[in-house]
Amino acid sequence: MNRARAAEDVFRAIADPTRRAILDRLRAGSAPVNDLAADFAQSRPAISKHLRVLREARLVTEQKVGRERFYTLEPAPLQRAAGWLEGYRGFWQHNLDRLKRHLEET
Amino acid sequence: MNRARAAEDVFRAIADPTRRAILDRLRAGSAPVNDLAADFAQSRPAISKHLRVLREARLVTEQKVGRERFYTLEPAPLQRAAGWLEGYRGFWQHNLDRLKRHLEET
DNA sequence: AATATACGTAACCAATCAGATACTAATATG
DNA sequence: CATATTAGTATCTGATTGGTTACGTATATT
Repeated sequence: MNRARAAEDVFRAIADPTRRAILDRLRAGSAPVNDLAADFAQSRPAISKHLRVLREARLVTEQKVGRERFYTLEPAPLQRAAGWLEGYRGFWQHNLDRLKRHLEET
Repeated sequence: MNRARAAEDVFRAIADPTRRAILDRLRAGSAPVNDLAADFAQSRPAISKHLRVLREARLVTEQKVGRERFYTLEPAPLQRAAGWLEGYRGFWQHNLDRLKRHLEET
């Protein structure tokens, strides 16, 4: 995977727990960087960097309002990840069924 | 996230495209390491390392048969990731609906 | 105009990652 | 029993990550 592709890879973006927490936070509504940073034990620049990764993966957008920058959740790219996982749904369903049947037989 | 937790983090495991490809490959059925490695441009030890990460995330299991080791897909942990994504489904659905309505109005 | 605030970026650092090659242990085969 | 095959591990390397502090720039406030 080349650098450009890697940067916008949604799987890479959601691999980090802090970034997932930021996305979760944004489900409650858009927020400026300081508000977001306040929710975490990390420095503001650290959050800024996470936001850049999310931005590059197109999972958030930025709106400048005065001197603040509001970040908004843009969950569409998550569909790619969900789509990939979808291919496994039947599989784990099957495994669970198998387990259930096994338990009922004993 | 501490080291132990990180090791078994399914999000981390599926962040790497090679590891996702290995999982995809295993959907066709269990396979010994050499067979898996043959599908990739990387060295066998590299694949071995990926398999270890997948094993630690409990996404695959290993069965020793003679001098081979068969790896089997164990997709249950993917449910954790799917569950997290599920929380966003309504969200992107909503966004798509909004787009559709917008297009129909023009 | 001077100061305070919001936020991105640069520079740096330690830890982790993903790959390679070299080696070892276990098992199968001639 | 000697040799070949399978696969994990050790070690090394360069790149990437996730964090920090210091700084610059744009906007708001006094």
